[in-house]
Amino acid sequence: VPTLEEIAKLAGVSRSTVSRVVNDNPRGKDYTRARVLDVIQKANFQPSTAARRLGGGRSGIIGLVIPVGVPKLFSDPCFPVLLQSVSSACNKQSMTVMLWLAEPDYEQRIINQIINTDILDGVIVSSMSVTEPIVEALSKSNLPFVLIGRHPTNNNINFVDSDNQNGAYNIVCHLIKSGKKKIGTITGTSNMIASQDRLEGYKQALIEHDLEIIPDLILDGDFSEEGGIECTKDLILKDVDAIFAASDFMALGALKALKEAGKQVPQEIALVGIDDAPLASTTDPPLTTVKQATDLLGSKAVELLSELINNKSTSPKQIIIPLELQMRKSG
Amino acid sequence: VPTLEEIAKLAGVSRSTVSRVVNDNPRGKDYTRARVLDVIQKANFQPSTAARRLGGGRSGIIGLVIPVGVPKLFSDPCFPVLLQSVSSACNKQSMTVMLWLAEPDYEQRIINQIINTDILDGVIVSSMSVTEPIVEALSKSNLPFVLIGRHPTNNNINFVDSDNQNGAYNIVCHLIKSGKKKIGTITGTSNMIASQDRLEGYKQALIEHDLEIIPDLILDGDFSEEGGIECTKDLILKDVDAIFAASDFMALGALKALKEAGKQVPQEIALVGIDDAPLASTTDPPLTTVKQATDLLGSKAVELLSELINNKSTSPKQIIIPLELQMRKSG
DNA sequence: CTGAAAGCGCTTACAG
DNA sequence: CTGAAAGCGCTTACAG
Repeated sequence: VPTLEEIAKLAGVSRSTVSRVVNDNPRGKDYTRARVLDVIQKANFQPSTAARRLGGGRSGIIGLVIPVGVPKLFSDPCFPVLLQSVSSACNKQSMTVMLWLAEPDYEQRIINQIINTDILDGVIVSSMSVTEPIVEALSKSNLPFVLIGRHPTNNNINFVDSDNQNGAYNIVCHLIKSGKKKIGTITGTSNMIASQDRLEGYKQALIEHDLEIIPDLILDGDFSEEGGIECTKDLILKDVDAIFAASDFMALGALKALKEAGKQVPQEIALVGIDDAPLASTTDPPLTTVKQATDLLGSKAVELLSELINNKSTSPKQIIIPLELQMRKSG
Repeated sequence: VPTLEEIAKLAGVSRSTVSRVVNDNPRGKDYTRARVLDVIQKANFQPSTAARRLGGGRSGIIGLVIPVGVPKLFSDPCFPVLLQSVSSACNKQSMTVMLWLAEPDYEQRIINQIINTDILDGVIVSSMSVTEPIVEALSKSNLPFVLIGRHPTNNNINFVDSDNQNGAYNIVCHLIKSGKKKIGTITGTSNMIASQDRLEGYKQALIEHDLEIIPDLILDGDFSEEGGIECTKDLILKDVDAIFAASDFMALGALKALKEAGKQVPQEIALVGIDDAPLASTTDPPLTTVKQATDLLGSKAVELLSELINNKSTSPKQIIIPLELQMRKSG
């Protein structure tokens, strides 16, 4: 592997000049530049990222941290979309993504490594629960980072998030407008902010339409299909006429339970979800839901992080992406 | 973020001493060591990985490269198990895994980055197709690496692999012993070595039992469920009495097609798979298959890589993990 | 426009 | 057992 110094010798210029060429620094005669580029190509020179970072430059690598175990990573349908969009967006800017796998037990060590590795230009953290140690650590460091999912308390943090509350609000309003009066909800994992926001939207819709909020109709489904099934069994007993599941995955479970109980959807009990996961269009009946633009979440996060890295942005930026109603047959 | 130099000053020793303490170098008085450790802890010192690597030391980070698009990564049931086992094995040795996401278009740039980043102690590459550019690049570098999945031509490469050929051979023998005479096979993606090995095992079993190899009964299912369905429809028309699907996922498709055609499994047409994926035990009838120890594949790979990094191993090591027959009801 | 030089934060022989 | 010093491969002011 040739070094920059060797390239300099081969091209008959100084290291500084080679460095400038490599980094597209505008200073430099075109003639010299062309010659150096030629040598670089012939020698198949690749600058050492480690040395580059130590010297004060960019690595072109950003870290993606999804503080969630492997099983969950693979079972949640959002992550593939997110990974793909982050990855594509990075590639367009000639940046590379590294995904950090974190087992809960070792989290602190991994956090230290992410921050101190000194190799990352920036970090994107996804899948926030309310208290996420890595966020605190990142805040104290001076590594640029953006969150996917808003932070509940710290307003100085850059993030992109879906407008979960408004999405939930809109779809519950839709249920109310179609004549439903006793609407239950199956909530997501309770320590996740998205869950809390979606529940908030549900409550807001009820309140604005003078419907009572009945705690017994608010059940925790933990974002799992099984949770959807169990909560729905319970809600059927409580005689609801509609169910808002805080994810399509839970709605899928709900649908199974409704079918097993012989309930007509949406006539007897309407069912709506949130996310617009691929499965939503293939259920029977197809699921009315609210579309979350997960791909936008990823690409916006990269865009924002890139601005931070290049110092284009100073004051914290917070990007909220609206959700869109997807009318189908289930509610 | 304090540097090693600052720690040295605080502890009243030289940088060398701090470095030795940090790296568990046995040289050093216990008293001095304890004092330095104390300072390190109080200052929350974390050595810079980039500097560490540049200086000639270890980063404690290994790269995991799965040269496959995100959609496939998430659809193939093997990968979660693999990721989990690699991740756990690394954590046990205080190493961290970085997963490199590679979109096909940008592969060369990413390959360069993996190798030249100079931050990785070693690399594990999984999911090999016959020609994998990263393997060639890695061979030319002096970065330690191990393959998960054997390499078809280069014998100087360290790898761990399942004994795919033997596994396929055994399960096809089982089919033959139970009286089946016209056995079709649905093969995996043709440019993958595992596919080729499994096909080879199928052929070997037929040959050794004086059964004819009929090219018409060898169909490419591309490791997809859909492929399993289509190939099975075809094989039914060709009147086979047994099917060996080269993955459980394809076997699942095959089972669907068999059911739709009203075939009794295994009486009319027996069906066997390979992998022993979770789904294998829940189909109706449960799938007879051959168990692939994916978790072992991951942990052995880490173990081997760790040896390479620590120079314990010189001559190339190739670890073959046997597959075990899982008798169930489908064949 | 280009080069000499200092510096990034470590590790590791080499002396003592 | 410990320290002074060189070196890893870059970047970036600073001169010219």
